[in-house]
Amino acid sequence: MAINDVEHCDQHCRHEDLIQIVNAQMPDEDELYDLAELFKVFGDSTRIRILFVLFEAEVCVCDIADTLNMTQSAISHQLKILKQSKLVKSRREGKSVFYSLADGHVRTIIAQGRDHIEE
Amino acid sequence: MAINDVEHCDQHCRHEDLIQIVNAQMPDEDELYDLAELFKVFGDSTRIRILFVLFEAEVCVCDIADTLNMTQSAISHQLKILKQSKLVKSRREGKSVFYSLADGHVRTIIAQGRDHIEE
DNA sequence: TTTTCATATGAGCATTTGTTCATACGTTCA
DNA sequence: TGAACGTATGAACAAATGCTCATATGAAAA
Repeated sequence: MAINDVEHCDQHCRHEDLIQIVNAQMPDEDELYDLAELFKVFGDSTRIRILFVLFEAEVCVCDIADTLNMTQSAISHQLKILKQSKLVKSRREGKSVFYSLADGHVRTIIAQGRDHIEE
Repeated sequence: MAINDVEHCDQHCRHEDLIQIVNAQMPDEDELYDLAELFKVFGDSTRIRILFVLFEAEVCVCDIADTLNMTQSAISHQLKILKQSKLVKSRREGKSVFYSLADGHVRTIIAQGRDHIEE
């Protein structure tokens, strides 16, 4: 059987059109993967809490840990993920490392999310 | 030891201020949980692909499955999650069930995500 | 009523994920 | 140099997640 063989939904559907239209608009696999990875980062309440801390100030790791009442290790692991996604950036100052938001998309995305759940 | 005892970061930090400021702005636990749950839904490329299909039209389940070349069961499971998050809505027409986007937040959030990764 | 088609759903399994624990790395100060 | 502090990281384990398979539900046609 060919890949796109259609076995179901004989009546109501417009496969040929739809598949072509969708494929024309669908981002490529890499972008879809990156998109999912990005939202996965927002999909954990510890990381969201970290972002809310960084909404207020540039903060060092142990202060984030103290503020959220979590271990330094747990916070550090999550900061690494946030940094890999370019949602936060860091700056070393002596023994401490200060983290801050990387750009405005973070606030916008969180704000849109809050908008959605307030309904 | 009390919950908020501070053991680290003696020099650079402004715990008292920070903790109070952050707590004033931090959403309550329920909202943080809901926020994370919402973004978790966006954090899977199958569900994102489904949303891109629904960007184009109101579509029945088997058409989504055909378009994305996945099983009806897999799509149905994911549609349930999308519906629970109120990102999509459904309408039965005879034997078929047609799904569509629930509101504009979906497009906005996806658009912001794409903005972010294009850098 | 009995098939047939479209969709929904529970169980099972493999994979992913977040935290903890131990420890390594990097910097400052004595 | 060595000790102390702040941070990073790998391994391990429990919990969550996405797909498959089998089957149930709902609606239309025979």
